[in-house]
Amino acid sequence: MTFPEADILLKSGECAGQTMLDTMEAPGHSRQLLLQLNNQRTKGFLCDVIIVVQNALFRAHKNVLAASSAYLKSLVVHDNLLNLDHDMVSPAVFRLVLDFIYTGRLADGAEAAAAAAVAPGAEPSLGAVLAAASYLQIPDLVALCKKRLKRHGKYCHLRGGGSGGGGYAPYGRPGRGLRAATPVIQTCYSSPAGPPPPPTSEPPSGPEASVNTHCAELYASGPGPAAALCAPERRCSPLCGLDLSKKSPPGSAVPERPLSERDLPPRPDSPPSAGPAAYKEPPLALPPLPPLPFQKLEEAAPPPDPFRGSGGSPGPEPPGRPDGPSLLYRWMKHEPGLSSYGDELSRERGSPGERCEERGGDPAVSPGGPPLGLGPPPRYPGSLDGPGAGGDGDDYKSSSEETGSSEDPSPPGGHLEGYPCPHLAYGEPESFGDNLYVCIPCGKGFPSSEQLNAHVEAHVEEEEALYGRAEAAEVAAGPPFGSGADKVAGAPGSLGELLRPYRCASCDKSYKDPATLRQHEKTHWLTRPYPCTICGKKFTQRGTMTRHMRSHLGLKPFACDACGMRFTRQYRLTEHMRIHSGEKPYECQVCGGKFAQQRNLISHMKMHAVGGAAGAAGALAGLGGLPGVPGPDGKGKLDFPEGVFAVARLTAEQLSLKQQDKAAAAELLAQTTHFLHDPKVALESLYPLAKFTAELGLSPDKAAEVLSQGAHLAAGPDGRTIDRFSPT
DNA sequence: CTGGGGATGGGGCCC
DNA sequence: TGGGCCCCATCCCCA
Repeated sequence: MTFPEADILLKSGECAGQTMLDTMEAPGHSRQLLLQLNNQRTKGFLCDVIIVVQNALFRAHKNVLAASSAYLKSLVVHDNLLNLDHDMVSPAVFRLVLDFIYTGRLADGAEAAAAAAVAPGAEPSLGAVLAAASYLQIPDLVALCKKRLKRHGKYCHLRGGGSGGGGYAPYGRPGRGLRAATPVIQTCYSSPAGPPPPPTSEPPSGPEASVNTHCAELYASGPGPAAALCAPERRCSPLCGLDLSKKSPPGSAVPERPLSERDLPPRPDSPPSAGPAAYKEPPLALPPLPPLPFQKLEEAAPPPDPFRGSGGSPGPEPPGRPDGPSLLYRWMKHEPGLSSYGDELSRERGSPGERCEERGGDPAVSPGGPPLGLGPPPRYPGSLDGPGAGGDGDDYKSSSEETGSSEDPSPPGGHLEGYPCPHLAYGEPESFGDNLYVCIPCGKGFPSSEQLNAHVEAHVEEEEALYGRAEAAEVAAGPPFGSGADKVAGAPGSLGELLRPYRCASCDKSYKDPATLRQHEKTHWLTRPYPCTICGKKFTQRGTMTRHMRSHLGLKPFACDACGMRFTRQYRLTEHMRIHSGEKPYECQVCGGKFAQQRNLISHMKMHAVGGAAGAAGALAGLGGLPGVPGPDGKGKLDFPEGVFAVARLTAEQLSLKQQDKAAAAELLAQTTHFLHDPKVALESLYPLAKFTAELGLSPDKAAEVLSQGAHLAAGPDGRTIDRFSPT
């Protein structure tokens, strides 16, 4: 063996038992093979597994990992996406580990730090590497680390290993090392202009705290502004070729083979300190989440979160407001009958201390601010949670919903592991400062219940203006009979109630089963329990979050057989296939235009709606009072819901039927409005619908209102209900 | 340049 | 937990 590296390789790999090379074996074969594998890794070629370590992504080959680490071997068998416990191995440390796996070398600290694009002094300690190697069950790396530590007199017999290597001094001796080859979607400091975070003495959390992810840098694979945010010396590496950009060209960001659905949502059900033995599935949503300053935030930084600095103490128990409107503070209650937030978080994310620890990453967001666990409670100058931070507008229910992380405020002095999270059970509207009384519909906070009540009154007035005083008063009175189609279910003893007995106390929607109700109730929470570990975006449903993660990872499991285009969702593929089949099942009842996608028909219908009432009148002239027939020119314009309204008026005028059973009519209306999602069906349903409303004895205007609201109900979330328009 | 259609991505929400 | 569907936004192409 002429290559010292090869010697290490042979000692470190599973080929250690093959050191006796016979004359028939090429002496450099092992080394060349490993070099090729490493080269492929740097290019992302044939990489079939993604390893997520906190907020860094690594690509690698399953075979190589399995051949190097018993622990990784156990993981790659089942998953294409591994999520390593960030408490056990930080991104910087894993970079070194991965480099070792692929090269047999352990880079020296300083160079490794540079390679890892972390600040000098923040490089992972050899102890941390040792701990990670123990955790990952890489005996050769463990031995190598111990050897080096002994050489430097710093090895003191790690007992119970895997403690994060806190007992070791940082190993920062400069020297010959390896070129950083680890392909990783490199994380960098959040502040492009600010200095890197100060070095920390808390391995392995130090490197983690220092690699505060910048969402833009996650996409730093090109010369765009996002990449520009990465200072060159940071070496935000696009090496892996993983294009996480929003729009990845077909194939560019797709793994070599499609990843199955199950690859994405590992259950965060294992404690962070669990070693490999206890390790089940890596938590996807567990790592500390530094509030990630999106690029958009830097373009227009939102005002600081006024609530973050409110001390973060558990504070007084939030007012329960039992006398207030039911929609208020539901998110703060610890209702035994429901899945409390704290309980849910405990189930889904681990212990309360873990939750606090998760938020412990928050301070790092402050540019140049103190590292994890140091300094005052963080404010969020550039928090993605800040008002207006959501670049997509509807990404967040409201500013308060995102800023007011009722269950995840910062404990005073930062978040230390084990610090009790006092807000898990009750939450705290931290983003509202002293305005603890929050109106859920609009997200505004008020300092007193009186002011909140006054504000709610304003909502009532709005309701009155929209729907009439009686209805508004009914709405203001709250349950049991609220709004929407679900109100049908609210009628005591009605069919709807039997079908959908589980009612939301906040909005009166009702559901068939309690699980769906709980799921729905999350939409009323001011915070979202499922954050994306890559960008920090939060979601109300885990499935939405995992689906979102797919976009980050470029996972598109659904491929079109015709053109090879891939999609993240089955539904998209189904939609797409109509392009090839030429099927256009969606037809405009106004102009006869056909569309392959329903959404494009809806968009098209909006174009018709531009004509407004005049268009509706024209359409009605052509319709002759019957739905589904285009105007004389075939291009008549009919808008929704104005057109529905007008049609209903005509039909109601033409009908003079006696009143029918209220419940039966309500059921019919509910069924009909249920199908109004499709404008075509809506139109076809109008005639019988109006007929029956007239049978109820409604005035033409009232019948028209019913139908209009019915159509509106089907199209939007704020529809009224049948009972409200029932004969009085 | 503008408007409309085709097509896609992403999030919300219910089943 | 994932599927399905809805909505919105966006990009691209073309007349």
